[in-house]
Amino acid sequence: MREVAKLAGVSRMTVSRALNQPEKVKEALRTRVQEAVAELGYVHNHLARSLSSSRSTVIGLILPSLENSIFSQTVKGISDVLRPAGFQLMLAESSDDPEEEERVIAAFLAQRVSGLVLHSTRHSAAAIKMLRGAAIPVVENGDMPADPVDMVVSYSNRGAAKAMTLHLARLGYSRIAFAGLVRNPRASERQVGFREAIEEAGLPFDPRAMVGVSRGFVGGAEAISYIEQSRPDTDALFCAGDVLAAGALFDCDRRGWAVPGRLALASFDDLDLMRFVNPAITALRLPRYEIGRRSAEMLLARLLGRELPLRSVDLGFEILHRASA
Amino acid sequence: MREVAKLAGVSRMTVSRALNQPEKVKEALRTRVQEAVAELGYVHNHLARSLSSSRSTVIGLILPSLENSIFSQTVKGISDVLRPAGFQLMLAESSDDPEEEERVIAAFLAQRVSGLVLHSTRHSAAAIKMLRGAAIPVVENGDMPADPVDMVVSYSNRGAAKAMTLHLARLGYSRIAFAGLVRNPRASERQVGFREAIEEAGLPFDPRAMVGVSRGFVGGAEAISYIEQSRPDTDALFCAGDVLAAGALFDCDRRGWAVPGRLALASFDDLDLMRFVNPAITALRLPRYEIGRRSAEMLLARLLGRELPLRSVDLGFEILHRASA
DNA sequence: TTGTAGGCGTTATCAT
DNA sequence: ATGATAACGCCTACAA
Repeated sequence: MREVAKLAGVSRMTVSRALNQPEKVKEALRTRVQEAVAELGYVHNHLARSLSSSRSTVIGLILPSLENSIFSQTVKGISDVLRPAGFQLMLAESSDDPEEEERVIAAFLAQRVSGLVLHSTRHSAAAIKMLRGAAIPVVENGDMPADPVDMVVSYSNRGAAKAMTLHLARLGYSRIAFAGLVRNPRASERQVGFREAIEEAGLPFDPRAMVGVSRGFVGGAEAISYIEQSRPDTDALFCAGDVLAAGALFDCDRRGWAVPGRLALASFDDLDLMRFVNPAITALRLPRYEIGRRSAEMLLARLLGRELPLRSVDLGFEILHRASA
Repeated sequence: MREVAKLAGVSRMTVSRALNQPEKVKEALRTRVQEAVAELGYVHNHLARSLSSSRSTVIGLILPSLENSIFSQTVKGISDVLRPAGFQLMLAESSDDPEEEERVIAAFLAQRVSGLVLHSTRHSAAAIKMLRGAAIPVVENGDMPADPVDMVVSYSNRGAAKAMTLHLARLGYSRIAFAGLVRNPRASERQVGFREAIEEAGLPFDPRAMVGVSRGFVGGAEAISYIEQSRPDTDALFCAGDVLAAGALFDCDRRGWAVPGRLALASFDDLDLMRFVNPAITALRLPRYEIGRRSAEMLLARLLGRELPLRSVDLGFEILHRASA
C-alpha cells in the first residue's frame, strides 16, 4: 500500500479510503489510486485491516458432517448471502462431538471470525463460555434448542417427526415403525416426536416399533430386516434421516415388498432423490437452503449494528404427500 | 497477551514462545503461562500472528458448486488433513465461471490464504497472473490440465470416459449413447473420451449418439426421452455426470424398460446410490476423497518447505462392473 | 533460556 | 478532502 501511495502521489490514508470508501475521495485521486493499484498488482491485506479495525469479514460454519448432502444446501444458502456482502466462509466439521466442536470453536475464534453458525445445538460448557466471552453473533441451526446460545434459525425435529407420524396415522396406518440414526441428538428428538404422535393418535405404543440404524442407504435396509424379523406386522415405516427411506425402498424392491401395499414409507428429509424413485416417497420438506440464508442474514444484520426483532426463527416444515404412503 | 505476560510475570515474548514452541520454554514458566491463559480466557490472535510472521494457516478451496455431493468427499479429504495440522479451510463457489473464480481468488488472496485448491482447470488470464504473483502453492483438481498453474491432483476425465466406453463396447454393446451436462468443461472432456473410444472400438460414430442434458436426476430422464425419440435402437447409455445414471434408471423403471435388457446403463461417478439401486449401476470409481487428501498433503508439504518430487499426480480410476451393463 | 526493540500493513483519530 | 500519527497484537532478529 505504501508503494501504491507513492506511485499515486498521495498518503497511505488516501489509498485506504479510495479502497474502502471511494465516495469520500475526489474522483481525480481515486482514479490515480486505482491506476497505481492495477499497475503494481497490489492486493489489499485483509489481515492487517482486520487487526487494525478489530473486525473481520469471515464467518465460521461448523457442521456435524461434511459428507452429508442435506447440509450442502445450508452451506449454499449461507454462501449466497455472504459472498455479495464481501464476507468469506470458513468451514469445519464437528462429527457431532461437543469436544471436537469446542476445539473448532477455539480455532475459529483465534482466527477472529466475526460470527459463527453452529449446526449442533449441544455444546460443551467450555464452548458456551468461549462463545459468550467472544461476544460475537452466533446462530444455531440443527433444532429449536430449549436454551439457545444466541440466535436460532431452524425447525423443530420433534415437531416435524410428530407431524409426519400423525399424517401416517391419519392415512389409516396403525402399526407404524420408526427408524433413526443411533447416537445422533437430532434423531433422538425425532424419536420423541414419533412417540408423542403415536400416543396422541391413540395407537398402542410399542417400544419395538423403534429401531436405531446406520447412516446411509444401508441403514434403510437394516430397518427392513429388523421389521421382517422383529415386527412383521408393521404397515408403515418412518425413516428419520437423510437417505434412509430410499435405502428402505430399494431393499423392499429387492424383496418384492410392495410399497405402500406391504409397507408404506415416509422420509424425514426431502432430497431430490425422494421425488424420482418409484414410487415417489412421502417426505418432510425442511427449509435447508432458507435456514442458511436466514442465518447469514441475521449474522450480517447484527454485524452491521442492526438490532433484530427476532432472536429465534422457526422456519417450519411441510409434508409432501406422495405415492409411498 | 500483554495481560497474560503480566499475570505470569514474564515477557510477552515468553508467552508467545510458550504458545508456539512450548519445548523452548522451561516447564515452570510454561505452566505459569498456561495458567494465566486459562485464568484470563485468553484467545491467541492468529490474524496478528499471520500479519507479523507473514504466513497464515488458512487454505482456500474453490468448488464449481456447493450443492454437489461428489465434491463433499473432496472437502472431507482436505479437511481431514488440514485440521490435525492446525490449518483452516475457507470455502467458496465459482459456478464454473472463470470470472467469478477470479473474484473469489482475489478475495482469498486478500485474506492471505497460504495455499489454494481449485477444482476448475479453466482460469481467466487475470486469475493466473494473480496466482503467479501471489507465489503460494496451488493445486488443481478437476482434470489433468494440459498447462497446470502449479500442482495437480486429479484423474483424466477423457481417459476415464474412454475406458468406460470401451468397457461397454467390449461387453458387446454397439449402439452406445452418451449423456453429459451442457456447458460443463469436464463433461466436454468426457465426451471427447467417449468419441475416441467409439472410434477405437471400430464402431460407427454417430453425432446423434451424444446428448446434452440438465443437472440432477431430471437430466437422466431427459436422456431417456431423447433416446426414445431420436435414437431408439440405442442399446447402452453412458451417463457422464453425478446422478444422471440414477435418474435414467428411475425413468426406465417408470417406462418398463428392462435394464440392461432394453438399455444398459453406466455412470461416471460411483455415488453410494449406484450400488443400492436395482439393478446396481456399473460405474467409474473416482478417488474423490483421495484427491482431497493428496491435495492438502501436497500443499502442506510445500508450506513446510519440502520440495516435492511430483507436481502432477494422476490418481486414476476404476471400473466397477455391476448388473446394469 | 529469556528479554528488548522494531516492524508486519492497515485503519482510527485528530488535525489541517 | 487529505494527511500525520499512533495503535492493532503478534513475531523476527538480535542481545543478554
